[in-house]
Amino acid sequence: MNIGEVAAKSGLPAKTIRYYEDIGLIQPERHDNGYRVFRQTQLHKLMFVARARSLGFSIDDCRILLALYEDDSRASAQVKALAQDHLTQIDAKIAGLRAMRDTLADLVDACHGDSRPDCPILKDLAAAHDG
Amino acid sequence: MNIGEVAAKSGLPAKTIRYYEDIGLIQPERHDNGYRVFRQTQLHKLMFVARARSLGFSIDDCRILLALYEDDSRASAQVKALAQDHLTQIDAKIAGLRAMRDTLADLVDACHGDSRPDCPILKDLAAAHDG
DNA sequence: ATAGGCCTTCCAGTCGCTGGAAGCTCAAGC
DNA sequence: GCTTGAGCTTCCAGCGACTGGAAGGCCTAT
Repeated sequence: MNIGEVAAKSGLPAKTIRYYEDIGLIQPERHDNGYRVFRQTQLHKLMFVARARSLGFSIDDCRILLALYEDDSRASAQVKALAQDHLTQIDAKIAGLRAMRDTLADLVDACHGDSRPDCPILKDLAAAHDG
Repeated sequence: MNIGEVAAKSGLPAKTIRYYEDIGLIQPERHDNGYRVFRQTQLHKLMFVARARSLGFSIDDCRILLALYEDDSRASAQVKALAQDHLTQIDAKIAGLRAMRDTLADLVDACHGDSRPDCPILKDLAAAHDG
């Protein structure tokens, strides 16, 4: 398979696949003409990474997950610990965003949104905030 | 005020304040010795930006918000529209993260996390996923 | 022979900082 | 007056994960 076909099958842009090769996530072979050759296992890896990325895992996490996936003697506890850690980080991010969201929603609600300059949103931004 | 004092008062790292000058967010004057001089208005601007950033507004949004803040003839509708737009984006981000979180939580729950290699998390990553 | 679509590499840019190096200035202590 | 150390300056590089674009080679069909 050439990169275009793998891109179509994995849903990843060709650019991203080349980038993944650059950083050593995958190692496709080469045709005599310089074109990358992808075998089924490479495509499989790419799809694995694509899925992991869609769950928010970092590239470095993906590296580890791939290694664990290919290690028959892994302990599922290793995988779970990584995933649990990631889950905790996502939860923290959600909590942060929710706090933002709530404050912002209050401000938006309080703002008349008319032609007058008076605006609670700007007032909040201009007021001193501790922490 | 020198940059250190302003950093302490605004809670922003000195590096960040210099960066904000670089990109034209603020324009402090200079002492004869080259040191930046910050007046009260500059500090006020920095605190405004810090607050806006803490609510997730981009630097470009901050630029617009600052301009609106300084424009006595603004319409609050302009501010509200910007904030509403931002709020929508935050909501989208939260929704995305929640979807991730839920999938991930299910997988973590399903994984025994023991010394055996069998792992539903890796199984999910390795399976074909549409969309 | 030519057109176009695919592939290649390389460089630069995104966003919002952050770290570090090299060097100047200033205030305090001896 | 000299030293020390903190604080200031500039500039360059790097983070993460791509993404865009230019310049050029290759392949297939007409």
